Amino acid sequence: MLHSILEERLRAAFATAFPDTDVGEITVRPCQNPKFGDYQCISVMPLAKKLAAEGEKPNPRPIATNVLEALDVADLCEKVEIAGPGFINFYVKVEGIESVCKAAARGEHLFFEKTRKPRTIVIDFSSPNVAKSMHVGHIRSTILGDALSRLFRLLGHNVITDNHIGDWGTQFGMLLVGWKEHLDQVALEADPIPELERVYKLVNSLTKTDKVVADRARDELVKLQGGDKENFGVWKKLIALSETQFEEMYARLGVKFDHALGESFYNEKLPGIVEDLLDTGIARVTDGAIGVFSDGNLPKKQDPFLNQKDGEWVGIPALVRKKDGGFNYTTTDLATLEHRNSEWHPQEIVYVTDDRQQQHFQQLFAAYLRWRPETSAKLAHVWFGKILGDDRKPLKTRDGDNVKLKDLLNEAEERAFRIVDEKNSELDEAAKREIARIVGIGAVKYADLLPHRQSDYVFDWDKMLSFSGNAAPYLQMSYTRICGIRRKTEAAGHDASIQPDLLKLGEEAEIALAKKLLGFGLVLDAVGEDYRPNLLCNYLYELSGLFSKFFEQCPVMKSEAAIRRSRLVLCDLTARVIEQGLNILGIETSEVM
RNA sequence: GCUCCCGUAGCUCAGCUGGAUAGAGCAGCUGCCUUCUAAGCAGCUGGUCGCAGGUUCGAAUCCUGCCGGGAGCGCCA
Repeated sequence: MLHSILEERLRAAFATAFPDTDVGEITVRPCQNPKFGDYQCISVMPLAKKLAAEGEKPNPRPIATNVLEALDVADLCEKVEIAGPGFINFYVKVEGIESVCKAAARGEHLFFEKTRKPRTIVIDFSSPNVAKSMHVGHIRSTILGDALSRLFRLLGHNVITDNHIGDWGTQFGMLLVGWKEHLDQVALEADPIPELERVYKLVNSLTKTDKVVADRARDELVKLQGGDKENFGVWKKLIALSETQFEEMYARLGVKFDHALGESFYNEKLPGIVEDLLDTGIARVTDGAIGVFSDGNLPKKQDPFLNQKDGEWVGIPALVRKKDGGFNYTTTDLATLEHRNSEWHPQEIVYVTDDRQQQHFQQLFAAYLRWRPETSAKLAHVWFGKILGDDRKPLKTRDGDNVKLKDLLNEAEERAFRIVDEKNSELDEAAKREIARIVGIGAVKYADLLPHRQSDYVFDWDKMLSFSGNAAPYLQMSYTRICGIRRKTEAAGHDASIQPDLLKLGEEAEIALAKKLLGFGLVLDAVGEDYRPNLLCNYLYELSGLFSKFFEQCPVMKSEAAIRRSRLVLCDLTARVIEQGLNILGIETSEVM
């Protein structure tokens, strides 16, 4: 890739001119302002600071001059300039861009390189609960986690996705009472999850006022935990009903998991873990419960097991066993980490959850590293913000319930259908439905991935489906337009096959588009580095914008043969990058819209 | 009280981790369809980057202190 070649050459030049420098700190990156060239190096200024003698003013420009004398990039660049306080600006030759594009057109790459150091990466995301509807709270985790999984796989890593389903816990006591005493069989058969939610809510509210019901729920839970045959059977049934729902949702979202090891998978391991933590002194008894406390090895401010209240530092333990003998989610999560490490030996384990769990994961990781100090895997909590409604409060239905994922996806497709129907009424019903599906689901996903993952965002149908501006349909349409060009060119009797060597960049819009294509790989690396797909969204939007300009200014079909063949190559590359980029985001494309 | 996050155009948000003159979309005006999908393109208008200091060649970005908003803080997950 052009960028990495320039970087290598520049590093070599630095090594020649200043043998003591750490060339790893020398980087080349695309210019944000085309006025200063195509690529730039800003590393000379900080370097000059280091090289300057004590008390002496750093002087970057002479350093840059010396480096340029040792640099040979005449084959790739029109010129290389030193500018401002010590920027090195590269103006690349069009032939250099063309040659990278031709290689891509020949199928040698798609403007990115697979990693040279493949890692095994476990990604934990989605985590819905049994007997409950998937809702807005699962959207970001599911969509973000899936996008990251797709990216890391594409970059050549060994990705293991694991859905940590909530299939165990106190709620099953109430569900069992509900199942046995309040279930409406007809409703259950018609649509099981809402009926399960109904009886759960019913029993839950009864327990608040009726001690008898509360005791029954506890008894049923104890029986389940004790392996009671009947309750175990009901529990299995609840899981099976829920799995049907999960599969339906994941199929609509195009999300797949390698594993779905729920909380219950780790049940038997929990007592042993708590004993181990007690034996090693990592955990101790507190008010009848058992918890992991601070070991005092961190500064108080950074210690996840401490908090300041009224001027005094108090311990915030991560409880691993409740007073009543039940286990907490920290215990399950420790068991999960242990299993993932021993089973899969990953270099990295990624948790995709909401921002409220930051403290939990800090405690979890700290506790685990104390328990298993030999751990070498990178433990990452990739957290994200809330989805808000118009009122800027967490998105809810009018009744104050969570918005169900199913309803949300239905509405997305329905709204998309109305637009497709209006814009493209001549298509048959099935085609319109399919386009509406791709557009509707794509719009929801893109709206979720576009903001910085850590910020809250306001859910806005009109915005995500407005079909103008930075939204999925605009990107999908760019792809569709390219398909249209290819189709019409062929229909007009021209040869629309791709001949890589016929690529010749002339117009400004062509060169700008091609340059943007070259930046694809850098963006993918940046997304992986910080787990931030929004960088890819921005890139694809800019790429589509440059394509639109090209589309306006550079006719393909009506140009003379040589130009037509060249532009077809550029179109094809653009379509492939958009398709690949959207694919990473889990968004489909359509040849017709 | 403590920890984390946020505060950028009228609105919704980016801003590549310290780079050159802070960018989009929406909203509001102005042009462009007998021409590959106008679901588009070109242009105009719009900014004390919450406030005040500091660090340096250079700050929306880093450090400190305020102001304002959100989340979390012992047996839920």
